[in-house]
Amino acid sequence: MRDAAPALRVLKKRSAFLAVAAHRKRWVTTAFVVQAAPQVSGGDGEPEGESVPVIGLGLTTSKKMVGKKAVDRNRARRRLRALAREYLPLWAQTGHDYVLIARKDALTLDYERLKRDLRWALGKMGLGRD
RNA sequence: CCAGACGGUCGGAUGGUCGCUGCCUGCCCCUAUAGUUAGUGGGCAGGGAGAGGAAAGUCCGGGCUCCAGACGAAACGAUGCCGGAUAACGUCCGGCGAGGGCGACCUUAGGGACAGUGCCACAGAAAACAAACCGCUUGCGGCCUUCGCGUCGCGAGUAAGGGUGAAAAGGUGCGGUAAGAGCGCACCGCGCCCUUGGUAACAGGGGCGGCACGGAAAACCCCAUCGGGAGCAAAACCGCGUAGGAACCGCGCGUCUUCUUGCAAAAGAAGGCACCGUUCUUCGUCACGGCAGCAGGUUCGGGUUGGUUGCUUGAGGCGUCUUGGCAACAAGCGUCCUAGAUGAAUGGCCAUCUCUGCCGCAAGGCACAGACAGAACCCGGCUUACAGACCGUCUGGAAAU
RNA sequence: UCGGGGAUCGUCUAAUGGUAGGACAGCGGCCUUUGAAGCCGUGAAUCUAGGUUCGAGCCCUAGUCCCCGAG
Repeated sequence: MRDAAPALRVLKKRSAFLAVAAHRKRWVTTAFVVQAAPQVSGGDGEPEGESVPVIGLGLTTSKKMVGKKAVDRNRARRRLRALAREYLPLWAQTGHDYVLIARKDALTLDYERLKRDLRWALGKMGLGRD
């Protein structure tokens, strides 16, 4: 155990989502889109006294990308949340915010496939941790 | 057994593992306190709970919250056989009328067309105070190698027949007649009156009329009943923060009487009449307020963030329960607590079991919970979507006895 | 959450309750050496399901989809 497990913090404000999107760093897989941006220290971030490194997580499931049924959007969001909670603290660099945008295939693809895609996307963006 | 009608119930289960959101208990920290203790604070551990029959569409009705001074009328909207249930309803129950089905049963916006206005295209002679195109009958006059039951013209009568149309002004039969006609009669229909049953819608019976009354109100409309507006992003509190603005429009300083002060001008008080303002689109009556630099309207500028409450115990669910009622339902008794999120939890992955579907003669194999679908203040309904399973009552048919 | 509007040939757009019309595009022909333009002809539609009516694009009810507005 090199350092303490990073804490997950949920993005709650529209401005935070827009800030991540404006950074224009993203990678697309069949089931989802990953957007990432370094956290702004001074802004609405947590105080610096935080001992544990922080990873920000935001989820987007739109009617346009996933489907018009609320059941499908809920399912896609929950699968992506489970994926992110399990593997982002292991694989992603701390001090960044990540936004996952679900696509239609997030409903049907294997969980193992989602895992590989997430790791691959993080590596391609240069934000992976061995 | 086959076909069908109606009503109801359910709509995966068990386990492992990693997580999420409230609640309860215990411990630790923080804050307050001298302390006991307290907390709307934070963390950890344990326990227990965690989407639906439609959560959906947002089509009705309420509760609740805020806004508005009261009432009435108009306007607008909704409903529309009768009775009942209900907090209320456009819902439900029971009945009536009409229509459909062999039947169980199903469907039904079903008030008013002498209060009024308008419509009924095309076709047809005529489409609503009826009407004479072809016909039918007949009077008068003319015509003739044919004097007829012929033919032509003018007039009168006629709604039986033809033809048009969705609809042609009661239907069928008999009488009647020059031919016909509710012209007369019988039955049916229609209208009015009386009467019996029924709370009523309505149904049965009797009499009279002699056809007068076409359709359509899901055309406008009339009548009756109901409805103030907005919606939990309502609303309240705490904290932070901005501003206590600017421009334009509109309105307004009244008048009379009495009293007091005063020589007077004038000032003050009370009352009346105007005027202005206050509820919802308008109007009216009443009430309240005002006699002043301020209440009103429009536009611009600024701002529109965080937390707590509202927030889940309620017109609540369940019962081979009791009583009343045909029923909807009501009353009583017993019992249970059963989601409260807010960038929004109720999940991810795996295994087993049945159920289902497909392939196969079969053993078996494959897909593997597969339908519709996710709470957002809460209830009662309606409507729409739905794989499959089960239960009950009844109808028609077949077979057996 | 609340409110408003709409759906007609492939596209745009008309139609007092009475034969669904027009333009562009398409297809065929004429003209031309060929094409364009022009001329002639031709196919093609009322969002869905019920109801009222003799008759519905129009009226009523329910549903589907789309657009707009307010907070």
